[in-house]
Amino acid sequence: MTEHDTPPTEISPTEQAGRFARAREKQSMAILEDYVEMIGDLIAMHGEARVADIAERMGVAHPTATKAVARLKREGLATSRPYRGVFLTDKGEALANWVRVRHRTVVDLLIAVGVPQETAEADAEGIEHHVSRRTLKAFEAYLTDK
Amino acid sequence: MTEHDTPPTEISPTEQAGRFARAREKQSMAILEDYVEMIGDLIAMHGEARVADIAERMGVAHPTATKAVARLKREGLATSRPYRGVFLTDKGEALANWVRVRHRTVVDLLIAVGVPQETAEADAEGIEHHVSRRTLKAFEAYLTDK
DNA sequence: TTCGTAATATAGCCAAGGCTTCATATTCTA
DNA sequence: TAGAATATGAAGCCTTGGCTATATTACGAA
Ligand SMILES: [Mn+2]
Ligand SMILES: [Mn+2]
Ligand SMILES: [Mn+2]
Ligand SMILES: [Mn+2]
Repeated sequence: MTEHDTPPTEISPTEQAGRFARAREKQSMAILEDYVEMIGDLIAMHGEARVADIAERMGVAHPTATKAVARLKREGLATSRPYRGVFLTDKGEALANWVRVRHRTVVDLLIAVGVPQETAEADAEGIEHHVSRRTLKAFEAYLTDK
Repeated sequence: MTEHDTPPTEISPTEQAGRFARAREKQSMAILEDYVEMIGDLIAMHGEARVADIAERMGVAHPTATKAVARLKREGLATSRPYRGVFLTDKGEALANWVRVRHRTVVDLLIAVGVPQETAEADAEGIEHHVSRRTLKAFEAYLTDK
């Protein structure tokens, strides 16, 4: 009776704090991931990734995209020559590929459990960044022998 | 042959921009949702939600929690009397309940497709905020007649 | 009832990620 | 090849969500 109608499963403050901290952590990577994936896509599609196109497709003003690219450079994920477009470093390309695979797997999983395609595509854009390697493995396994 | 190895499905810049915009939108609600859920949980567990406990469980310094509570009040989701703890408005309570249900459904779905429980709990903390009503419905349906 | 401790509040700093506005460079076309 | 249109860059503003450090309030024990 010291037990009220307690919520979910009991969890220690420290553990719960850790979960929130990890979620914040993942979130801080989300923009990097989206930009890197986008840049890779644009290069694959048009042979180059121009800031204006990046901005348009990300739905932001171009100075915002410029800032993001600056951060990518700072983190060693991209390079850019003025008026010459943006390029991915090896590290950036590796990340882009990983992110692209994860994105697709998340969409596929959602569709597999009955989410309408368009909704799956939309929700995946946010969900993907919080899917850990372990969870991704589980998704892949499920899709394989479903 | 105008077709390179194009990424995912072709999508117009405007549509894609819309998806990113919606993801940003959802993200801006995430903190509100987590706090409201947490406050509801604390009240259920201890009869009150003190800023110190909120901060501890969210894994942030207490001024950060205070600021978040201020935003909740601004948005009509919570009230608080100085040195007296935090309370949810009807609107806040409704949101908390909705968020709690969604949280649980997301965890259950992850487990159902084979994600280890602990991983599911951790990833869900970030994923939940990007699960739309449509997707949630699909999750519920899947869990019901799986 | 006082007083030390713990909880809360307040002030002010920082980085990230949006924005607008304006300057400058490049490119394309006439 | 000049000039217009377009793309990029630079400056500076705003909000959010972190933080630390410092004041103030409330409370329980002596
Ligand atoms: Mn994304
Ligand atoms: Mn993506
Ligand atoms: Mn959450
Ligand atoms: Mn939650």
